[in-house]
Amino acid sequence: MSRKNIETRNRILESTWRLLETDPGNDVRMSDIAKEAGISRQAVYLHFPKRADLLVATTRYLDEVRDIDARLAASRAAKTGLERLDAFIEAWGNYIPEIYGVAKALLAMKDQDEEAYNAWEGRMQAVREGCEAAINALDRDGMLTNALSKKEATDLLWTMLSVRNWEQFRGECNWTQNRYIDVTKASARKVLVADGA
Amino acid sequence: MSRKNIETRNRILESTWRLLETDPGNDVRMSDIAKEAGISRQAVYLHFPKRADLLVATTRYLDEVRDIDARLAASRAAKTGLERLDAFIEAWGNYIPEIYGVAKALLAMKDQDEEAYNAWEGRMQAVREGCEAAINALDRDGMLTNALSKKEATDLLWTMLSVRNWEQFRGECNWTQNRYIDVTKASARKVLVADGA
DNA sequence: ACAAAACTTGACACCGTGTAAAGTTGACAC
DNA sequence: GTGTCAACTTTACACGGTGTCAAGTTTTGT
Repeated sequence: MSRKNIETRNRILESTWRLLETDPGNDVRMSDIAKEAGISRQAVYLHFPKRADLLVATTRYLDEVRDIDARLAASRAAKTGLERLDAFIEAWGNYIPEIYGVAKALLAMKDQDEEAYNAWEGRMQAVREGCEAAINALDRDGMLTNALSKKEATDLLWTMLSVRNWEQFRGECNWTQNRYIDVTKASARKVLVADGA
Repeated sequence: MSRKNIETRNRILESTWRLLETDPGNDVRMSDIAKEAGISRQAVYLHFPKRADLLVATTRYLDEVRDIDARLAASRAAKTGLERLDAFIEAWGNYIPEIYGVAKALLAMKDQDEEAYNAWEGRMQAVREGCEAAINALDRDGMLTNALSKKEATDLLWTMLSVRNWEQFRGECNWTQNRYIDVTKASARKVLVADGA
């Protein structure tokens, strides 16, 4: 029966997720997770040698369950560059709240742990590629502003769509999720699309 | 003399600053700071009971030395709303790199320490007020877009000018400081200023 | 020369991560 | 039913960093 009982492993991942969702941040200890999963702290270490491993695995687990790949890929189906830009912002922007708890924990670790750093960087790189694709589509339509290089435009969109910005709008500024999406879409257009288009 | 020798206190603050500047982040320990200042670790605790206190004090010290108040105030002298927007972005945007090391350390603590949280929040509130003033100036000139409420416009500018965004542009994206300022100015105008203006 | 303030020294409690080792439990093998 | 193997438990401990404590030493003001 597949070593290291996969059921237990999943229970750990689910527990981690649940705890991080209700208390995003860094206050979730290994022992809390063990308790939540109904096993001993050491059993957690049996499956995930380091805290960073667990966070990384939880992220991947979440991505799988929520099928982020499919959702981002869907945005590529849009015909025009503008549609594609909107679709991408909507897909990613609506995904952020679903992963925020885990993302925040990973984000907090990335300065201390090499593996966490790489995992986060990898995720962000994937988002960047989505941004790049949207920018390319805009450019193909002749809609990209000439005030920015394609790389700069990608960087800009990528930064606009950062988890931190979402956090600030939703948290500090008390925006609704819908407003966040709408304003981000509008801002992206204003910043990235050529004037006379 | 003045209790708790002010010279020592300043040496601690300077050392903290120096260390955080060369190694922004959370890897600067109380013992490192003591060593850098040439005193015992306990002497540091004599002046600053908690690590958070020290970081907060360092921030204030830096603000004082660099005279951020004067620099932000200067941006209020601008006549038109547009000039004011530019001046504010320039003042704050060029201040960020000077405080980045300390800011990052404070930012990392704010989720764990109440005092650090308040200190950071206070600073950010000051920046927000600057944003608000710029938005008000724009509005007075009839230049503010009608797609956003004044609060939303303030939130948006505030978020654009976040330390995290600066970090991303300068760090991950390898933009120059000048490019960061220029693009931010241009983006702010596109997003905040009414179309036909 | 005395006293108080500033600083040093060394020890220790606390917390969370991670490691180590011996013991328990249950499934399956034959 | 006995043996075995993997998963899990229990207990204990090392480590690193923060923060505390108390006793001792140096510096400074008067």
